[in-house]
Amino acid sequence: MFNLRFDDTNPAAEEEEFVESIIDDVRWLGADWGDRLFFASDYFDRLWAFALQLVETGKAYVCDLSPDEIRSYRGTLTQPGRDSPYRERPAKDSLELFQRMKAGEFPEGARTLRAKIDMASPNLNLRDPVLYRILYARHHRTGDRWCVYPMYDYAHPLCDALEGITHSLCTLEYADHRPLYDWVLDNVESPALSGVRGRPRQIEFARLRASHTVMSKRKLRRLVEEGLVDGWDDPRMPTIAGLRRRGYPPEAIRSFCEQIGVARSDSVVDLAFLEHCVRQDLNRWAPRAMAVLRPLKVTLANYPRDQVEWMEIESNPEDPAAGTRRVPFCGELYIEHDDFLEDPPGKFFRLAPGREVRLKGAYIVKCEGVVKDELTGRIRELRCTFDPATRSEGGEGAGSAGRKVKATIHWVSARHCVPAVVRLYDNLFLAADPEQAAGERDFTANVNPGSLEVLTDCRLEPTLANASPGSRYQFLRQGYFHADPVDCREGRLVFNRIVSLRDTWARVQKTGNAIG
RNA sequence: UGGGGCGUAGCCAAGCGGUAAGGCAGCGGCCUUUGGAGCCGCCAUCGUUGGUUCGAAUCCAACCGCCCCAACCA
Repeated sequence: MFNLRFDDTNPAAEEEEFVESIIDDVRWLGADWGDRLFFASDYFDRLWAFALQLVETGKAYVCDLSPDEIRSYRGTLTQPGRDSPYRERPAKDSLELFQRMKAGEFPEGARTLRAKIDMASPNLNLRDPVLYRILYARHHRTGDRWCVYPMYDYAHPLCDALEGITHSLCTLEYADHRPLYDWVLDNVESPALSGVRGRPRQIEFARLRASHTVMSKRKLRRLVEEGLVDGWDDPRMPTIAGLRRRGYPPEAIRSFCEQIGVARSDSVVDLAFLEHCVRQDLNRWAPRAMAVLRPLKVTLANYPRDQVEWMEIESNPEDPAAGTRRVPFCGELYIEHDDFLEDPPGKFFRLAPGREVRLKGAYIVKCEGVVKDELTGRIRELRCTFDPATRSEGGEGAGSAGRKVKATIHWVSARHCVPAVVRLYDNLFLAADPEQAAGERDFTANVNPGSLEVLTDCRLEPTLANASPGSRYQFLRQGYFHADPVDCREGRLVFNRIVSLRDTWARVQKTGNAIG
């Protein structure tokens, strides 16, 4: 059980624009915080009262040093800091000044409330950290009610305690702040803070990082602002909104998180593992369909001119309960352009002049001729024949006519297919570590120029004609695809490739084993 | 040069004194009407060095490497 809380202690920060989408995304991921949605700003009154108490007990003081002065008084990593000249200000004076800070009597930055801890501490966070600062900014929840705002380090432990939090989990960079977290709890006295579950404890873990992408808000913002992506929910973005738009199922993301574990060592998870989790999930339930992304026309010379057969094909071989669908077949088809090679290398099993392949769920066909564009020499069409004795009759071994073909390829009926736009996504960055490989230039130089390829002439089997936005399919032999929730609608189908299928042929080609 | 953290295979990660789980990636094979899925097999002496112990990835010491900290950010 957990609470969802926004630590909106800084009104200047633009958090506001993110609150709604964070709530939406976290809920989509499957998190359930019941009705326990909180904001640090919910506690501003109580935090103020606790601060008053710290001043009264001499544990905090109002300091008149400017930001620059505070910095120079703080010392360095190796040298201790010096006490502020206002450190020994009488509690009574601090109290009055603190009230006047709240009343808006001083300009922004003129004074702060500081904890009186130890200016010589080797932990810089303990060198009299600022607890409150003056900020004349409108807060998205409290409006203009306040002009003094608590710092995160002060507010966080108190909010945790007030909520009865037992484990306050955060990332490693806060480990140095833990002594301050504990100091605040140790020095504020209140019945409201003595929860039955005991006091909260901060526990740090490494943050999640993945290869071939960037995770920091600062860097993601640059991608958005420099137009390198189309927004925070661009399907290439590692944001929840991006993964969601791309089509990653929340279950797959959760499975990924469970499997990589949580530890304290800095780590970078290979993006391939996330993809594995996505495939693993989708393979189980995503309905199969045939989609030709780069069409190559095929005519079957011996197929009755006006005949149409409706082939019954399983919706998901992984799940017989998913049933079957009926797909129209006729003498004019489209197949994938990549599934034909005029001069195939040794390990190419697909169609080639004089060769046979099986059309998934239909017949074995043989390539008898190639029609080329007279001017460009480009292949325009394939002339094939089909063998009527090889019709797939719902099942393995059926219609084989005693033959074995090396490949089965997907197809669509040219007379029945529906057009679609398909967006092929690839890693946003070419390098596993975008930052490091950038060399002289910054990480943006590593953006993969091929991270998005839009195919506008795709043909889908007609069962996909009314695919609803947000639905996911496996396009046979190609990958998993998501009907884009924003751009896809009836009459204008748009699919995002979530992840490709494992492609051993592509791997063979890459390693050069294909020749010979 | 101060403080905090971390170092187990290319990448994650178990292990907590009794002789290195699991996953991803990779490689080899089987199977297959998705070159998908599935199945089988291969793939580490635990940063280094020394010590304690019958026995150490696990305990101790020193060293090496990497990450974080000097916002009135979170």
